[in-house]
Amino acid sequence: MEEQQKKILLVEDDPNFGTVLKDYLMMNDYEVVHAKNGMEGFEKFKKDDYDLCILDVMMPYKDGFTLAKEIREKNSDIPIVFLTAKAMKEDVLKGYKVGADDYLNKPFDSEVLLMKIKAIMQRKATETVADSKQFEFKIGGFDLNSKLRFLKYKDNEPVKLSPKENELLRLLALHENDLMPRELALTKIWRDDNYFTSRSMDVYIAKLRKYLKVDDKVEILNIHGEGFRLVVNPEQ
Amino acid sequence: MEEQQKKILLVEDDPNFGTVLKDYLMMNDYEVVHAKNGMEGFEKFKKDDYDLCILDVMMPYKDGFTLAKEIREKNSDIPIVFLTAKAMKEDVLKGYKVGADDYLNKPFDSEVLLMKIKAIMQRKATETVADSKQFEFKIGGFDLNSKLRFLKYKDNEPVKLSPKENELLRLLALHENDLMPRELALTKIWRDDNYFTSRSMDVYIAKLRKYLKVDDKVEILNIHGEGFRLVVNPEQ
DNA sequence: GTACCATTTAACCTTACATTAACAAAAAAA
DNA sequence: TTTTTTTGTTAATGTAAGGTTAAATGGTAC
Repeated sequence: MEEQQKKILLVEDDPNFGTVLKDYLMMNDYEVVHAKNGMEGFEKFKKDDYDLCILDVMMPYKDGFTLAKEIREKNSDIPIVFLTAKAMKEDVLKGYKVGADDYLNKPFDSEVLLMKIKAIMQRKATETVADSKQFEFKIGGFDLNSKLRFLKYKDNEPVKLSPKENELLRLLALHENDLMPRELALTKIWRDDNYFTSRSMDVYIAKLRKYLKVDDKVEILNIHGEGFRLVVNPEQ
Repeated sequence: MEEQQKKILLVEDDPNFGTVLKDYLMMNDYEVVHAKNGMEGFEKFKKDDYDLCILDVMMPYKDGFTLAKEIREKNSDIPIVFLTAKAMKEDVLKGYKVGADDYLNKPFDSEVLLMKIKAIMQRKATETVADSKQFEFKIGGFDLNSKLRFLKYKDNEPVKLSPKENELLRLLALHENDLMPRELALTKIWRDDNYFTSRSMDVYIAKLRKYLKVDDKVEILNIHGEGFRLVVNPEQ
């Protein structure tokens, strides 16, 4: 079977560069919609379904990060690649926190871009099976069923989880033993990152800790200023 | 697709040599902005994003090293190449302190310069978010995980590190057994080099020494007036 | 309406972090 | 040598982030 053409939303204000990039991607069998600025980009995004967004970071009126945030509010799973002239760490981090799948510093090698796109599509393709459709987790002595929203410890009665509790624990479980950045949870679950959503998340962390207390091998650690880490300690 | 043009900031006070070099680079498909002195160089640097800086060391008013330091305070990652009249040892050391990526002795072969630029660009281009981050280090009996910010000695409980402790130890580890100049840490981590940040760094060195005390093969030595050296002694 | 639930906001407290101060010790300079 | 500079170390300070509980909000079902 012929593979379905993947659809890319390209938001790039530089008309020359944008056109060249669009043509190049189309030559490589992608369907490309080119928006000339953030506003137009968001309109086009809402009107159709895409497999990937490529956003220029520096654009007048609405920069790439802001656009990404809006896109994420609509669809928390779509892969986003940022194009940036800056190699600055802050930017890299900021993008990462919005949930960037990759980063390209302009200027970049077109071959590199293609490979990255391919890799992301690949990853998302397998991730769909593995990650976004993964609803059952073993966390130490716990079983989390995030489709039915319950958490069971061994043979105890299952505990019902609220939607937010559930999503947060699931996100932590997906990152088990690794850093789960604050901003990731805030953008993915709360779809907004501000003081109050952040505090709200802390409240939920406290709730989850209470549930997890029955198994002393399982704990949620904080990495100050970064995020949380769900760790499962091996048997003592 | 045609490769995107790379942007170079060239700071060179000699008008003849500067113009010739600029033309030569432009002939080789680089976009070049030529500043005639350090002051102008810094202004131009702030106004735009560059992929590389080429700085003459000897310039009136503001020399290349001072300029490099200012540039580093704004962007700790941008590659810097120094042009020096001769291979003075002090100069090499000085450049090393501000994190020079390369050195060229005037007069130099223009082919060599091109090759070096290409190599640096190449290195930076393949440095994506993922692989540029080297997070795990073995330091004697220690394991440093600078993503999760902890330091573990053998099977002991991991010790949590603060962001500054973490970055400093990471920088020391990157220079293991070699000099890690004070100035480098100050410009890269503190992004400022003055009496107070310097004292602050000393405080952090003391903290790290305390952590590292459990392994007597590992120590942080001071090189008076120069910086620190993380040494790992072989088994006795 | 009110009873119920999830979620947010508030309040208060604790911990974490970076900086600065202070003084001692070591090294270099005079 | 004496003096000055640099470094070692501990403690004090101020601020920000996180932990936790309770109350307020807001939506939904009854």
